[in-house]
Amino acid sequence: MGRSPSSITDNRLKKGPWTLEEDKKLIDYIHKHGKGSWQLLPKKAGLNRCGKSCRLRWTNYLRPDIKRGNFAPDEEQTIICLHSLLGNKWSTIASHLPGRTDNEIKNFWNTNLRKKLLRSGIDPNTHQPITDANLLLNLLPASGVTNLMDPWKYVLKLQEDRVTEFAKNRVLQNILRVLSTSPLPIIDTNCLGESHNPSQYGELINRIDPFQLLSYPLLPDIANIEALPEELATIFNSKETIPEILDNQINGFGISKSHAEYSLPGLVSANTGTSTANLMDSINSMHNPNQSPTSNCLKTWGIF
DNA sequence: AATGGGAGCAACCGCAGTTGC
DNA sequence: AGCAACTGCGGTTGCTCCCAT
Repeated sequence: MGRSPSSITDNRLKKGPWTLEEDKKLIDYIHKHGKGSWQLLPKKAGLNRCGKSCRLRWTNYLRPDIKRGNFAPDEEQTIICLHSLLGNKWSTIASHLPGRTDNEIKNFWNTNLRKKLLRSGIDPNTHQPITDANLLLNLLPASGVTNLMDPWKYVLKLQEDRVTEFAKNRVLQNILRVLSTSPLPIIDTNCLGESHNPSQYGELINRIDPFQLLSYPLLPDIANIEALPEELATIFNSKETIPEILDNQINGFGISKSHAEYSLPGLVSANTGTSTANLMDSINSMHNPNQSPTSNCLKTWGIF
């Protein structure tokens, strides 16, 4: 085990970017003789490279079955799903994406998908909502929010790609989650300033910390909630705690369960052992407006 | 036009696992 | 069983290009 003496770097061997001539030598050799031993290949092919460098160049770039170009939306979705299940197992993830290499997927994740998830308030490592308030504040500029006086712009910000569409649903569902399970969190006015602009929801906006909303998991099985804004105003003007209110009024929302009965799954649980197919089905259903209980509500509210 | 910073990506490094003697 | 050789993988680096100032 461990590194072999022969793999210790030889300074006489070339490093760095490959030239066209080197590529041609490697391709020609493999076409004629197959891959065989990577250790012996460079010498036989007339390349002043180590075997490892040749293998990497072939598998990541020169292989004829490599798919080039941008990742398709369904490929993005597959990567996110598989990453939530497998973590940084890039080679395993790559095995589910024909023509894509582990290196390419890893780069795409680090430069693109990871940032998308962060902008959406989702921790790319755990695939759960970010709960660290400092981290969320740091993400504001990346989310296009320049006015810290109105943090709702961050939470409710629209972005058109699938990842953020996913997060938007979460935000509204989390509002309902807050209503159903906990006393209202209060905005820290020292952090956010005193003059943030109340929206059409008046006191409601002033009394919920939108960052905290992101920390709750999804609330499933909500139906017929179009009338919720008015109901919310009533609730927030009352002196009852939210659990008490819900015990008394939740049927008025058309929600059939008591708040105590909600057992909420995470957005995408990391490393749960769930099959990829099930996970994909689950996420697809969330992307489908016909199956999303929040879609009509979002429009009715005029938020999204 | 110059330049500084960030994004994207190819390639390298080093560790761990596997194979074969 | 033990060791060296070989392979695979994930993290990291550094180069190039592009864009904003």
